[in-house]
Amino acid sequence: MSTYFALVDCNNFYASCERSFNPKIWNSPIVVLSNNDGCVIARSNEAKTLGIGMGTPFWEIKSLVLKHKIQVYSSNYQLYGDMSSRVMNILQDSCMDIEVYSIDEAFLKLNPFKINEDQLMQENIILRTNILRATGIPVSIGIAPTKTLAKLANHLAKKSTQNGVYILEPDSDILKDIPIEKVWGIGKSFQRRLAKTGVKSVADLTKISRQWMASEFGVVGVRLLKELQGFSCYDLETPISQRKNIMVSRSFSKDVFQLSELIEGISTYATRLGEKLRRHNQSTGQLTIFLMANPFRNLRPDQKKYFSRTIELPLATCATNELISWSSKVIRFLFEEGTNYKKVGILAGRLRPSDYIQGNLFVSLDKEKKLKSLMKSMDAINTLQGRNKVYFASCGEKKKTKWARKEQWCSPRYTTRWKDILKIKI
DNA sequence: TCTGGGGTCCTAGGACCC
DNA sequence: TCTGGGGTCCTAGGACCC
Repeated sequence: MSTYFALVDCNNFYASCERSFNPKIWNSPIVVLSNNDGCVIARSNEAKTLGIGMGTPFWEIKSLVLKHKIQVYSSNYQLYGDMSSRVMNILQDSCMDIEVYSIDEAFLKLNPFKINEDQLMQENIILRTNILRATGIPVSIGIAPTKTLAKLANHLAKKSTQNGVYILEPDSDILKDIPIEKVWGIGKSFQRRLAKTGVKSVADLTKISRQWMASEFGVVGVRLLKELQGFSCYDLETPISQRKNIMVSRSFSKDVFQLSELIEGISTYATRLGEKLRRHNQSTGQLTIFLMANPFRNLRPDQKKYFSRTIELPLATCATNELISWSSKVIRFLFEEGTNYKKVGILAGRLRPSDYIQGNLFVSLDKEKKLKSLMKSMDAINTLQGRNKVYFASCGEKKKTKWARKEQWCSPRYTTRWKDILKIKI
C-alpha cells in the first residue's frame, strides 16, 4: 500500500459533548447555538431529521423546539475544548503523524508499509470504539490516498456505514454518486461555475483537463483536481507553523449608530485581543479594524457594507491600552454618520514573540517595560477574581452586560470548573 | 424583534525600485 | 515626440474552511 491519510471527525461534536454528560438527553433532538444565541451551529441527528439546517436563526425554529421538545444549548467552549483535547490525545497515542485540523477533526498519516486493507479497517474500527468508550464521543473515520479524498471518505463513513469507517480509492464507482459540493474546497461559487459546464458529480470533475482547471480556477483548482485523482498535494501540516493573525469580532444584538458606542465596543474587543496575545506570548505589529453595516437592512445601492483600515504600529505591542488607543483612532476615522453598524472587529497581524521586540528610534522602551508589568498585574487580578474585575474606562461603564455575549442555555463546565463537576446520586 | 466567530490562501492591481 | 522590462512588496477583496 502507498501512503494513506485518515480523517477522524467527531459526529455532531458540540451536541455529542452535551450528551456525553447528560444521559437524559441521549435520545432527544439537540441544537447548540452560536454566540449571542443567534443561530444553530450544531445539531444531533434527531434535530437534523426535523429539517433544522446549519446556521438557521434560532427565532425561526422556536415553534419546532416546543413541539418536539428539542434540547437547546448555548455554546460551552470550555467544555468542547476540553473534550476535544481528550479525543486528540487518544489519536496521538495511536499515530505519530497527526495534524489537529480543527476542534473536532484530525488527519492521521498511516504507515504505508504496515498493513493490508482488511487490517486497516479492523484497526480503525477498534480506534473508534476506544474513543467512544473513553469520551462518549462517536467519530467517523475516512481513509484515502489524499486529504481531499479522505474528507470524502469521511462523508461516506457517516452516511453509509454501520461501523463508521470507510476506505475510498480514487477509481471507485461511488464517485459517480457524490455531488461536487461535498468536496472539500468547493463552495457555492465554485459549484455554480462548474455546474454551468455540466460538471455535477465528483466522477465528472475528475475527468476534466488540468489546463482548463488552471485557466478557470487557478492553482487552487488544479490542486483540488489532482487530489481527487489520487495525487497528493497537501501533506500534514505540523503545529510548528504559527498562526498568522488573531482576531476578535462580534455582532451587536441591536444596530449601533453612535460613535461613542462603537468606541466602547472596539475597546472591549481590544481588551480581549490583548488577553489573547499575552496568553500566546505574542505581540502585534499591525492592526486591521473593520466595521460592518447590517446586511439585512435595505442599504442604498451606493452604500458600503464593509469599512476597514490597516495600520502599522511603530512598536509591536500586546498592551491593552495601546491596542485601545490605536483602534479607537481608526474607528473615528472610519465612522460615518447614519450607518446601521452591526459588527465591529479587530485583527492583529505581523505577530511575533513578545520577548523579541524590534526597537524603534523614536519610541522609548522604558515605557514598554512599565506597560508589561501593568498588564501582568491586570491579567493576574482578572484571572483570580474573574474577567473584567479591572478594565479600561473606554470600554464603558455598563460593559459587563452590554458587550458580554448572551448565553441563556449554557450547560455546566463539567470538566474545567470544580463547582460544575458532575455529581452522581446513588 | 431576533441572522456567529475565527481562521487560511490566492489574486489583482498599485506603488515603488533598478 | 518618443517613454522598457523585470522585479518586490503591499493591500483589498474574494473564495474557502470549521
